[in-house]
Amino acid sequence: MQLQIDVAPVFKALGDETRLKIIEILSCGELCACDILESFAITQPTLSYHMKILTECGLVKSRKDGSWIRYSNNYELINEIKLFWDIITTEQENCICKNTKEDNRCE
Amino acid sequence: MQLQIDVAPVFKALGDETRLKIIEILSCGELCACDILESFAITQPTLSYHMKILTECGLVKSRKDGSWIRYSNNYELINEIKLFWDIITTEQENCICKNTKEDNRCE
DNA sequence: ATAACATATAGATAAATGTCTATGTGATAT
DNA sequence: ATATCACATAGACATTTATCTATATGTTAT
Repeated sequence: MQLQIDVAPVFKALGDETRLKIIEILSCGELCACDILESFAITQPTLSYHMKILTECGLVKSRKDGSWIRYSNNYELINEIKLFWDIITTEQENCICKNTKEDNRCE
Repeated sequence: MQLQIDVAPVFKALGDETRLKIIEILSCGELCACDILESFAITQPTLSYHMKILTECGLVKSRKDGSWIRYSNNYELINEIKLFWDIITTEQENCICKNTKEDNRCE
C-alpha cells in the first residue's frame, strides 16, 4: 500500500517501553517535559532524546509556551497508523506478494 | 493498561522496512522462506534472522512441512495490537499520568 | 549413499541506539 | 543584572542491530 507517511520510523519509535509509556501518558492530554519526566527514572537529557524521536516521526506534537514545551499526541498520525495496520494485515489487490511468480515458487 | 503480551518487542519488530514488508506479503497467505526471499535483495541468513524476530515476538507463526518452514501472520496478535493501540491512545481511568500529583506539576 | 535443497547457526563487523555527565540556550522571576 | 528554571545539545560509552560469509542440520530425490 502507499501512504504519505514513513511508517517504519513510527513503529521503531513505539518499540521502546519508555516511549510507549509517554504516548500512554499523553493520551490524557497535553503535558510539558517536566511533568512527563516524573513518571520515569531517567535523566532530563534522556527524556529530551525520546521526545525528539517521538516528535520527529510525527507521533507527538510540541508547542512552545514561554519556557515550557507542551507535548501532545498527534491523533492524525495515530489514526493513520491504525488505518495502515488494518490495510497491511489484510490481503490487497496490489500486494507485493503478487510479484512472486507462481512458477518460481518452491512448492 | 495491562495486556498479557509484551508489546514493545512487537513494535520494535515492525520498526524495520524489511519486516513490515514481510507482514504485508504474508497478508496474502502462508509462504515458505524461499518464496518470501524473492521479494528482497538480502541473503537467506538475513531473512532467517528477520523471521526469527517476527516469530519470537509472536507476529508470525511457523509450521514445519517437510524441509520447508511455512510462515503465516498471527492474526490473534495482530488484533491484540489493534486493540492495544486503541487503548493506549485513548484516555484511561487508570492511566499512569494519574500518578502525577497535580501539586507537583510545573505549571 | 550421495547430491541437492531449505533453513538455521556461528562469527565478524559497521552502524545505530539508549543512556549518562557536562554544558549551552532561552525564558522568567527577583 | 543575575539567578533560576525548562529544555536541548555535545560528547562519551556500552549494548544492540542488521548485514554479510561460511558452515551446519535436516529433508528430499536420485
